[in-house]
Amino acid sequence: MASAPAPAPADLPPWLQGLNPPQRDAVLTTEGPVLILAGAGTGKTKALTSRLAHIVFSRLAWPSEILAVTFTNRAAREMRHRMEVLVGDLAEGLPFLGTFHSIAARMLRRHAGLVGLDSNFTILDTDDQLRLLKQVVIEAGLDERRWPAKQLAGHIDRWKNRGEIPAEVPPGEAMSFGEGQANGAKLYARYQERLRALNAADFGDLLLHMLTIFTEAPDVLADYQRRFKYIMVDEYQDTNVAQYRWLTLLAGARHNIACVGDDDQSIYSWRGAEVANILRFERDFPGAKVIRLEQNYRSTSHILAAANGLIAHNKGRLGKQLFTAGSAGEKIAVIGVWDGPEEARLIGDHAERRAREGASLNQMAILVRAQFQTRELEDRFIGIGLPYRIVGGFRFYERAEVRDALAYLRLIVSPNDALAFERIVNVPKRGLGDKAMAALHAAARSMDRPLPRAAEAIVETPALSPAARRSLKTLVMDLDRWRALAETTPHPELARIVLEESGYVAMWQADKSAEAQGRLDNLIELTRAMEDYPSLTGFLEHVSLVMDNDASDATEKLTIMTLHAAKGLEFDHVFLAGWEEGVFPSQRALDEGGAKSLEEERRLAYVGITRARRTATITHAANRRVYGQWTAAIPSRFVSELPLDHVEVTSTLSGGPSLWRAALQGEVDPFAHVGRGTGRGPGWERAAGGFGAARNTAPAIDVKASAVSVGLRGRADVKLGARVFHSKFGEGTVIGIEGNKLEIDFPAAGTKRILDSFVEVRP
DNA sequence: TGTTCACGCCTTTTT
DNA sequence: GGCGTGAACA
Repeated sequence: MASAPAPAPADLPPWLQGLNPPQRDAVLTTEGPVLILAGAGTGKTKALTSRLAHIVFSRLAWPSEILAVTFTNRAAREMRHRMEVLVGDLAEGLPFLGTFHSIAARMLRRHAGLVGLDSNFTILDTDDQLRLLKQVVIEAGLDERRWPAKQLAGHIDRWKNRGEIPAEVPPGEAMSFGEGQANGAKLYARYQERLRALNAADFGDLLLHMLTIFTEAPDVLADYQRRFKYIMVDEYQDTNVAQYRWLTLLAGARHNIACVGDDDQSIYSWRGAEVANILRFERDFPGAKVIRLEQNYRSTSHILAAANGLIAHNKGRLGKQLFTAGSAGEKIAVIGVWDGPEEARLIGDHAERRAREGASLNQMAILVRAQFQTRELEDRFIGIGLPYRIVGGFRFYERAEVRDALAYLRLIVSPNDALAFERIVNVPKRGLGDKAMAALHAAARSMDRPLPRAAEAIVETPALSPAARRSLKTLVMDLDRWRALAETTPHPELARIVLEESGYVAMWQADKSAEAQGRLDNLIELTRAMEDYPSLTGFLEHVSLVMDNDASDATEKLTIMTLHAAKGLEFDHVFLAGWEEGVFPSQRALDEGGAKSLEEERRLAYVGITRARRTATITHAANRRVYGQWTAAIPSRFVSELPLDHVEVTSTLSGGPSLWRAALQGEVDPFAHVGRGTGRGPGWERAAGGFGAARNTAPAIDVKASAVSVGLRGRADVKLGARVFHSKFGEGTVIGIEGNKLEIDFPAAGTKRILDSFVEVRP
């Protein structure tokens, strides 16, 4: 195919127009395994979509015979949209274009019986998962303060990401949570049993169960292998082990798999992603064709060169050298400011200036490392009336009122949904508190019925107080009535009726707090969103898997989002805020992950810079408030790793701390300094809770190794027996150390406490 | 059963 | 600095 003479551009179908030779190669190579190594801004999504269009249009396969997987719903949506533009109705459906999770969920519904679930199983979100795990931890007789459910959730997540069922958990890891027989693996097994009993699956299960099914029911696997003539994967560097196994099993003997990825943009290892998957592609699929896309069409050459120079500090890369034929543009601006509010002010000013010069706010973005950074920006933009949108963060479908409403609806669709029932049984207050719930749980156990079913039965017995019985009976009857109503009423209308009749709306109307009105608005928005779906079941399925609702509106807005959320996007003007040691790279990455996670942070920086088409502005503040404490900061090491030729460094500081300025200019090594904070007089060194960087004093930077985390900036060396001071308990002695936590005896206060902050240590 | 208050935790990143 | 949780109290 590649050897065919290239037709004149006018004869080319739309999906082959405007492609450079490697891109065209990627589109036209339709047989055998293909790995497309594509750098940032090289048009990899374009190449992949064009390939899809080519296959469909050339009738190499029907749309239903193509599996096209993305990580985010946004990417799937985009690809579908582009397909519609390219091949119109031919792209209709593409039933297997979606995220890993959504496709796995659809498959699992079909074969749920093979893993002991009904096809209408509920998909738990993080919140449900956590509540269930908490129950499991408590039932196992563990102290949930010492063994937080959240931590167990983390372990289980990791195991599921690796495709490990409880029996496959490595013994060493099993013991890293819990004690004796109540260890991590045992609790994991118990949790899986509970899920099955509840007819529920969590996110990780969607893939894990499919792996189990593929292994135990080879005919099911063979069926899918026959069906999928082509498999395409976007962002392959982000696949975790479970996803990788799922893909390789499906690719089966055909090996007709095309993966697009960029090892330099691998930023999800914390979610179980293994860059190794992309590195071993050629071994997994012998004869694989590797196509490199290296021409960047997005950014100016200054921006690209700066990004290239930064990422070159990483070792263990597949190595690409991106180039552009574009103009030089402006150098990357690096601006140092005094503190967080000033940073927000500066970015706001710059954005407004660009807007006055004719740039669209829609084409500007502020990219931050962590959500907490958005707050100061928001404060400022509200103040000056600059329209902005925050992507991510508190998600619509995770808001309490939305989840409550959804629980009511779930209960109508699935009368056995115990978790939904528990959530709303006393919301609004119905006088069904702990005592009533304990009785209900006991009844459910003895009757061996799901909680909501037990509730139906218990209202006829004397197990509850008369008041509670009446109240519960009303709820049970209401639910029955709503279920009947669901047969005849359009679902958005049904939702409105349910929220009204249950007293839920009234509850918020009676609430005088500031956010009550917002919550009511959210409920209205929820019922409105339901109109976009054909049925209640369809809507609920959508909600559990598609957690983003990009409310698109017409007004131009500046976007604020995390670097992670920005992957795959591009903007004319990008502001990269908070480039300070401890913020970016994050303290956690520095403390825990060693060189490996520092490299991931650097890739994140690379992703950030390469989002920019025309200008990139990096800012860093000398002082930042963390947990309400002022903390001194030095510029991120990534700043100094940018090649000087492509960077313009300025500082708005005039009388700032001399060490900080010197560090910024590279005259001193800030890490060589051990700081003194605003401790409690002579002899006391501030060891935790931040250094309280008072103006006109040198910032305190203590990077000595060891036990106690000191705010966001460093650590202090604490040993057993160390004398400490606590603002409330007075003087004390360290009698135990575990990780970042100190056990401290405060004789004066007559108490022992486990603390990890707000302690001062005498060196 | 509901309300208040104090403590401690939080700030990575997401399907 | 803000929020959720859990213990103590009404």
